[in-house]
Amino acid sequence: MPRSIITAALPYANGSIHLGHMVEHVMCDVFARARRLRGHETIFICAEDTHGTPIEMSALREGITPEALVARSHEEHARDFAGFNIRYDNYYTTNSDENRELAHFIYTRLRDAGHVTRKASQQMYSEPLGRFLNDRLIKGTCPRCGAEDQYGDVCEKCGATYEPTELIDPRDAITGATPVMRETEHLYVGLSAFTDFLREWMAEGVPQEAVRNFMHTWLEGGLEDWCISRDAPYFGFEIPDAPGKYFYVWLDAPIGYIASTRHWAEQRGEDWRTWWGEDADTEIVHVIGKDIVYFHTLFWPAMLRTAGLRLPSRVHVHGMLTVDGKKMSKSRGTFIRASTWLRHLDADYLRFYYAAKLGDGVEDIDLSFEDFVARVNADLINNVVNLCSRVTKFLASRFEGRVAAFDPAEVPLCGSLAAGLEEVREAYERFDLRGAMRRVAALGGEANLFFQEAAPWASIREDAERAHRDCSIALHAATALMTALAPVVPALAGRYAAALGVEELSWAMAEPTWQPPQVTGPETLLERLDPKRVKALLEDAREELMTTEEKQDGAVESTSAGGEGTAPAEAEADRGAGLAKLGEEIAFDDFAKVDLRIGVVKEAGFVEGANKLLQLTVDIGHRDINVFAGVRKAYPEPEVLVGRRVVVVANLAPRKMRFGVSEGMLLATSAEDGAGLQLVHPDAAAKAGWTVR
RNA sequence: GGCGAUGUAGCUCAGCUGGUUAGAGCAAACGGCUCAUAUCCGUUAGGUCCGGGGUUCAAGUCCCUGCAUCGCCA
Repeated sequence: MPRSIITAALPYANGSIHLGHMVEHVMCDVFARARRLRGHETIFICAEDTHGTPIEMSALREGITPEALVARSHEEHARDFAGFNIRYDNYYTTNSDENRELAHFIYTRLRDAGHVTRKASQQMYSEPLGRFLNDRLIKGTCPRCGAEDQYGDVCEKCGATYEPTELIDPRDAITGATPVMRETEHLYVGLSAFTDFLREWMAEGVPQEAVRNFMHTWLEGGLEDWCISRDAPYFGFEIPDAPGKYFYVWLDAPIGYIASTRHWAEQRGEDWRTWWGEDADTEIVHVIGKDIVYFHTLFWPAMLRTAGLRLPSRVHVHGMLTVDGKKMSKSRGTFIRASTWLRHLDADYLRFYYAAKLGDGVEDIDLSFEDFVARVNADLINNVVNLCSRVTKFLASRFEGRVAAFDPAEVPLCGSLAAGLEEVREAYERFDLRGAMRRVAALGGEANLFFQEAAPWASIREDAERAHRDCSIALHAATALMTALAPVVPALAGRYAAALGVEELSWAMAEPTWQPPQVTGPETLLERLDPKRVKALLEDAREELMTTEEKQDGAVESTSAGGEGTAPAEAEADRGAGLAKLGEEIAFDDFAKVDLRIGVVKEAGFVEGANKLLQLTVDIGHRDINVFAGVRKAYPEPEVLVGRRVVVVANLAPRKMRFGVSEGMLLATSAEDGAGLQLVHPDAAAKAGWTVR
């Protein structure tokens, strides 16, 4: 088998990693680990997807540069993935020199081959913003049903799709000004020239059958030109021969796969072309969600082909994640960040559950928490982990941790294992993780049955040798099973390996002839799941949603395969419920005494010995002040506050606290019971020191 | 609105090119073991295969149609 590259879709730098992303990254990680376990050279490549209007808008809202936003997000995402034991060979960024150069290179090839044309068109332009508006930056009244405040492409009320020019009373979504029409020129790639090529490529069986159906209808319908440019201002790469035009984020995002590989290769002194060159002996496997099939099966192969680069060998498409049968939703409280999960539960629980649910098809998978607890406890803990535990402990306590040799040919179980494990390896190769887990569970059943019937705890009294032999067979079974599971639950497998006195499991150890150096009765390998912990996770997730103000406005250009749902408007609760009572009336003069200012957070950190406070250094224009604020619960990672604008009571008498002097107070808000605590957050343009009235 | 996918026991899923009384695990009820993380083993019960039409000697499996859920519409 040639060496291979596996990629996961690049997460968009605008928003946190959530359980939807994890489906794909777990899948890739399992695949990569399974291949490495077999000794195939495999690199797992990913990167942060950093360009486009939503990033720019978020940065603007926070008052930081897009570069800073992207860098912060990159770090956060990398940390979340690491927490789930996703082992990339490189997690890079599309905002890199390598990517710019490669984007230029591929674009130039497309252009020189005559695939790029220029066309002028009329587009909506906002004068106050000084920019053209994409569909999500335009709001207006739906031309069909008359619903107000709808985006420029689709009405959320009646589902109508239209052009932004059809909106009644269009306004730009930021300033509310009425846009004007202005002419602009854009660059297009003529995709129809690739129709035959794509038909061939598809016929080679690159994507799954269901995906070929998608493609088939697109190809039959005729391919339109693809617009690859956007007008400045745009956070991205400027097009070399078109000043003021930038590459559309979807052009440079997939190129990030190559850029990341290149960065990795060059660090080890390798030439990236030995991986991505046309004649490279590599297998390139892309794993994506079904929402972005379009970009990976039409544009991407066309780009690679024209650039003379290696075409994907496989594009594997998976379904979207639902939680308790519904799209993940913030308002339902089922939107769960990766970081929130890790505060409560081991990564291996989720990795196993996903593996148990993921087949090789494109169906959606559902995370149902009741099922989750049942599955993990039954198929992982009771069936396999408990077997590992009972066998190692028995060997350690009765036979000094030594195993006896036996003849596998005399043991039917050994035959089942050998055949079964081969099926498991093949299932991994097909991305049929569910099939692999099913097979492991069945083998676990056989192994338990063997151990139960052999009953060494009874036979040891009259025939110690036989008991020893049976335990040794059972240990072989346990080891084989855990090795089969190792790609899915690497941390657990590592703990089991330690109980055998080895560093890491390998397929060689799953052979019946292999003998571990020293078996010890391990501590608990993995605890049974207590539903209470799941409940705590869900409560935390719900709470967290209320305390963060992560906006998804304008999140239109996203490579993220996560499938984050759009939250429907929350039903209005009884007016006033959960709110604190209104205060006593005061005179205007009382109010005027309070000098409220815009502050910009320069530093933020924990206060040693205080579990509610954060220490902040805030620039209030005239000077920097030190503030202790009781908002730690809402901001468990205080560094996210750096660069944010806040509202400060600037003329409050300094107050001495146990931890130092607090020179002001920050305005914050919450429900009466303290739920939803968050700092009041002025919008983009406000500068440090401005007064608030 | 158009295109595609999915819909099988309470839950999660197998059922290949149509062919005997539709399978597995979990959950439930009962029995056994005690090495093990209240684990393991055995027995029993449980289904108008989303609804409606059709093709066929024969359909969960093919065709048409309706419903529900999900994704895409550059």
